[in-house]
Formats: sequence, C-alpha cells, structure tokens
Amino acid sequence: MRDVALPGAGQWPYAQRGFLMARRTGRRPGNPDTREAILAAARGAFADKGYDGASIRAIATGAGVDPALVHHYFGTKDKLFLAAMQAPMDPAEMIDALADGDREQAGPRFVRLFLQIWDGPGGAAGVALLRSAVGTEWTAKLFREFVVTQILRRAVPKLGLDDEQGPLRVTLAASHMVGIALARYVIKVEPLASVPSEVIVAAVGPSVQRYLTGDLSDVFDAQVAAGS
Amino acid sequence: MRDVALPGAGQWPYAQRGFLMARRTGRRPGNPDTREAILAAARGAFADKGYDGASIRAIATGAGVDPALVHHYFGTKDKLFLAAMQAPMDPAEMIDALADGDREQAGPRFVRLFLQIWDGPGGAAGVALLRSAVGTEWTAKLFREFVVTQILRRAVPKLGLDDEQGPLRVTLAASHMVGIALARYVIKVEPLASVPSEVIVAAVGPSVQRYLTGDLSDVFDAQVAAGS
DNA sequence: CCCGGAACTCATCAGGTGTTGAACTCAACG
DNA sequence: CGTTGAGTTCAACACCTGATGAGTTCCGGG
Repeated sequence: MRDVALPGAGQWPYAQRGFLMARRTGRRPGNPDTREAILAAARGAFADKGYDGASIRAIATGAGVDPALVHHYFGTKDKLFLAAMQAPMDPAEMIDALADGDREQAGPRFVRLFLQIWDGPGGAAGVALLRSAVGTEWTAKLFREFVVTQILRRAVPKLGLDDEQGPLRVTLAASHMVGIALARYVIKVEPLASVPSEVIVAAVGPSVQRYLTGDLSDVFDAQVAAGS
Repeated sequence: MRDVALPGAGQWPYAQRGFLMARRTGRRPGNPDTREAILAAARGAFADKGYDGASIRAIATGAGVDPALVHHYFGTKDKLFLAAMQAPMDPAEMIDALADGDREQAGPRFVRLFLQIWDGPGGAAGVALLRSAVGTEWTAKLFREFVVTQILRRAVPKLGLDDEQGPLRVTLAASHMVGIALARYVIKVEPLASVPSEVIVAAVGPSVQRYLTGDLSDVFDAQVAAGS
C-alpha cells in the first residue's frame, strides 16, 4: 500500500517506505514508478544546482533510492541529464501555436505563451536547462545545437520569414525572451520577478513583434554598411 | 637535487622563467607580478568553466604556480572569485556615459556601449560573471544584490526616471541586454554571434529606447488591471 | 513451484576538490 | 655577515564525486 503522494515536484528527503522493513536490500514490492521519481528528482536538482552542482547521490536520496540505481537506469550522468530534459521540451508545439493566428499579434502571443510555460510545471525544467546550458562549455554546445536544429530550422519557415532575415529575426526575439526568463526566474531580480505576467506581455510584446515582422530595414542597412 | 617527476598532477605547464633552476622550491627570482597572473588565470578559468567548474588547481597551473599560493594570496575560493570579478566591473562609469547626452538617443547609446565592453577585454570577465551568476544559487544571489545595489539604485535617479516606473524600465532594458549577451557571447548562437555589433545596435536600440523613455501606459494599465 | 531476470542495495574504487601547516628560498636591511 | 619576512612549494587531510560489480530480493511466466 502506497499511500504516499507522488514525488513529483516536492522533495522528500528519505525513503519513507518501510518503517517496517528497515532498509531491506533487493527489489521493492509494489508498482515500479521509481524511474519517474528519479527523473523528477533529477529535474529538481539540475534546476537548483546546475549540471555540475547536482550530484547523483543527492538526486538518489531525493528520490529515496540508492545512487547505484540511477546508474542502473540511466548509465551515466550525461544520459540522465538528457533524459531529464527531454520530456518537458517540445518547441514544435510552441512554434505551431505561434504560427497560426494573426501574424501581427504573434509577438504578444509568443510572450504570453512563453511566460505560461515558465510559470507552469515546465518552469523548473527550464531553469535547469538554462542553468546547465550556461554553466559549462559542453552543455552550452548542446544547447546551441538544440536551438539551431529544433527551433531555428523549424521556426523560420513556419513563420513565413524569408531565409535572408529570418534567422536574425528569430534569434533576436528568442534572446530577448531568454533574457527575461533569466532575470525573472533564475536571477529573480525585482521588480521583474514578481510583476504579473500580463505586464511583461504588454511591455515586451511590441518589441518581439517588431523583431518578427516589423520593419528592420535600418538593421540590414547597417549590415551591408559593416560588410563593405 | 630533485630530478624526479612530480608526484600528483604530472606536468605543470610550468613557469616559463627558470629553465635553469629545475623545479626549485621557495621564492621565485624576478618580478613579483604573480598575484596578477593568478587573477588573470582565475578570470579565464571562471569564464570557461563557471565558478564550480573552475578548480583552484587548474587556476594555479594556469598561472604557473602552486595551488597553495592561491590560498596564500586570496584565502578562499570565494574571495578569489570576488577579487577576480572586481576589477573589470564599474557600472557607475557606464551609467554616467548613459546619463549625459540626448535622452532620446539613450537606447542605441546603451546598446553600443554594452557591446563595446563585451567585445573588449572585459568580455571574458563578463562571460565569467554570467556563467557563474547563473550556475548556482549563491552566486545568483550575489549577482542579484549586485544588480540591485550597484545598478538599479544608481541608474534610476541618474536617468531621471520616476520611482514608480523606473525600476521596471531599467530591468526590462537590462534583461534584454543580458539576453543578447547570453546568446551572443556565451551560447554563441548564430547568426547573432557573428553579426557586426552595429546591426545589433540598430535592431535592439529602439526597443531599449522604448523601455527607458517610451510610452508604457499600456503596461501600467495591465499592471493595475492585474492588481485589482 | 521454480527459475530467469528485473529491481534494488552494499561496499568499494580511483580520482578530484578546497584547504592547511610546515618547510624552503630568496631579497632586503642592518 | 646574520636576521627577518615575504614569496613559494610540498605533502597531506578530509571529503565528495561518478562509476562498477557483486550480491540480495522480488515479480511474472513456464
């Protein structure tokens, strides 16, 4: 009988099961949702400490499990990280939601959707991803390739931007949103951290709109001027 | 005479001085610029690996020096980090450069100045700061307090923004720039990473201008609407 | 009922970490 | 010359890390 709540977001420090079975070894009775528990603990730990700071031992105890079991399921720490980041990331969905609808309202729509995701349960994974992506070089590379292949190559044609200006437009908008996320959810600098999300939509939406569909002729003039 | 190889780490890239003095202990002859060498190596290491990833041993060998010497000079790793980040940061100067001049051109001026710093020698320290600030919780807290006390409290009155909207305006502008820095210098996502800086000035300048001095009445309408 | 394999733990390895205290070398001063 | 003190290194401590392999317990299918 497992009357305990799912280990989802909250941390439970110790293995609370078995006040009877004091520290048995071997296979656990009951349903094997342990794998998910490990993943949840891993997401939380990566979000709090980043890739390097999160230790397999901490993740294991956070899931009420022996450290070796983590390796049993996921092999190495790298694979654990990839597995933990995989589920909550589906940029295709976000891009689709962006693409249909009034193009002249895509900016605010994008900002609102972005903030909804970060305010929801996916936010922890986002913080983890950002923390880890920035932390060290190989995660940065990972993130870079992820951004290019999963976001840029899909978003540019979906949004109907021509290939000349499209990538710059999308990266400008994305980098703005990442900056907002960093300030609001990771660094938590006020007043940005606690202002209602609709305020940010109203403030940032027009900028993003301009990056996506606005007139950037000055920008490209500057580009050719610098290129000559 | 110690002709024996080093026990622990194996090779040190060695101090280039003294090809004569095969591995002597004790004080080095010549100039005592070692402290600066350590600081420089520390900045580089922190920029490459972040606070946690950069090890004192790596910093020491990078400076051609024994790890214990680092502690001799700086005490703990925390203090080393603070010392390494101290020199290249002078936000007051930047704020001053922003404050005087046409207020209606402050946006592009800010972006240009910001990019100049990051493209110059201060960029490494910036990357280090950003990497480390995001990496773990206490550096994030450090960074947050630094931002609030050193930037917000100075910039808001200097720029002549009223206290009601000022902090939000400044944090919006700053977070945008941090996002750009993250994408361009840390993650290095194309095309943002290699585009000439004037292109970014032309693209981002107007947005920042709007955040600083533009009409944000919609934003504050949203604020009161959400607050009710 | 039994047995193969999945779930799970224990003990341990090899290596890296920040930090410390003592020892040594050199430059400067008297 | 001798002494002093800063510059510098050595060797070690205590701890934490990711990873491995052997061993234990349980579930499900034959």
